[in-house]
Amino acid sequence: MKSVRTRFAPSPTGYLHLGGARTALFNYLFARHHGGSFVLRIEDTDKARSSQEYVEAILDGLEWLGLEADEGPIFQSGRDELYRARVESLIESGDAYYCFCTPEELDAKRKAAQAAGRSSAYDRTCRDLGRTPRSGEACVIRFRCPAEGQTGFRDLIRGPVVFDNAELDDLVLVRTDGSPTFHLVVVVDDIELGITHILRGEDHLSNTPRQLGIFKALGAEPPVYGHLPLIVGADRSRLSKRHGATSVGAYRELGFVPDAVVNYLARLGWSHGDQEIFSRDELVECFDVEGVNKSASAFDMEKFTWVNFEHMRRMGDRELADGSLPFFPDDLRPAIDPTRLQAAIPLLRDRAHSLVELADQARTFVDDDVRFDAKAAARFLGEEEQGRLRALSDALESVDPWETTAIEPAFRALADTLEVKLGKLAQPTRVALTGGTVSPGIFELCEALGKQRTLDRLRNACEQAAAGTLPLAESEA
RNA sequence: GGCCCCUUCGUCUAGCGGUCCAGGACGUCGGCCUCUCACGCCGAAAACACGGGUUCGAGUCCCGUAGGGGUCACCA
Repeated sequence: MKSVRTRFAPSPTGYLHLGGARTALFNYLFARHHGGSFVLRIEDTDKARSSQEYVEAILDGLEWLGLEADEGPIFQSGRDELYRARVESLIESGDAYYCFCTPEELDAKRKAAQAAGRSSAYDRTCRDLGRTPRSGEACVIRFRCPAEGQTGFRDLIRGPVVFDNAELDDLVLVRTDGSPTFHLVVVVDDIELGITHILRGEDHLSNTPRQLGIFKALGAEPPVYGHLPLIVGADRSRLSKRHGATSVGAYRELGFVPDAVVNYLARLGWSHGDQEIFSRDELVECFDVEGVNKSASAFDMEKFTWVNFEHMRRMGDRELADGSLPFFPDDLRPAIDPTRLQAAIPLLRDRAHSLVELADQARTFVDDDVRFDAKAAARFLGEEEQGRLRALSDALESVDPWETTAIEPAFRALADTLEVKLGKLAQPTRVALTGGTVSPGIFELCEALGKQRTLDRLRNACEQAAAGTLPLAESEA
């Protein structure tokens, strides 16, 4: 058996979206699982709609996801000779012909056909003209599609699929301007690159019999196809802008980590028993077209967020610290001490569902400019609390070593002495240290902050609260 | 509209004729834990689209119906 070769062939007419990313992923996994190779091909035959910007966006997206290709990117724009040679052989064998119908004529015929309820397929006016163009005469080249019989194939995911050839169209292979179209270049390149398996979106299902015809006319053995169910929005319609973010880059900016995106996308339309969380290696190990579903799957932000959370908690401190760095405010980032940030990660890991949240929660650990939430200060930094906090800072003064095991007893002893519940001490402390009412455990917080910072913040907050000069956080817009 | 594809809890899914009065996960709702918020733990509600067959027996096979989706370009 030939070794497996798959490909991902996006057209650079937009950013890498979730559907494309999943198609790339499945081809990647299939190739890796079978020890084969994965080729990246850029389908930029539509010069008007393709752009370098999108090429780079797609390349970036794939790199970020870690879906590196073994070959490519191969750009179709540089391979005209290849396509021309194949078309000539098709003309020669009679499998392709010149068509002189103008776009206006075709358009009119289509409309008339639709109005009359007939098939709007090309009426094959020029099919048997047997004419070659006079010099300078405008024409396209069409594929001579078998008019009778059936074209069927065994889909890797759907099983046997059959189309009546009568339903197929004599599609255009070469445009008036001499440029090759999608159907032609796809087939030629899949032959040239020796592609053995193609996993693509279900929207290509009806293209497959047409392309199979071209393979046959070219005397080439076609690859095996598998058509993936589409990803749809919560309303079950095709995923689009109105469903919110659809580009991979958007999720990167939302603080999703690549492994989580890969995991979630893999599980959308594919499963392996009851397992939900997969590492990259596990995916390569377990991936199998048997596990691919047939029906469209709805993108669910809630579950995606949970998957991200699960991956984040499996990441190392260093990795998370580095990953969260881009999500701090620009003016703060240069001042961040990596060691302090990293020390905060263990306290935050089970609290953040995204890198954005992580950076937000880590801020108080790396930024000594504490800003107070007005409501929190009003409620927890009154005179009574200030007294307790002064007593606390005195008590903490003698704590040694500065570890939770020593800090906690100090808190509890003071609470006993003051005859208050721990909460009456802990919550004001939290506000004094962080400016807000939400944070990791208070003892861990103190330890991570260090003795000096803890005492400084405690005393500062008391002074400022007493003087009515607490710097307030800007209220949420 | 023609053709093609699809149909298990709100969502992702397990199930490949009996072990399914349908299992897991997200989400939701209770509860526990608790210095706040999380995490964790325990528990609950929640689905085989419908109708015919085949079979001793169907979520699982077949055929219809309904619903959803895709596609019908000199776009890919």
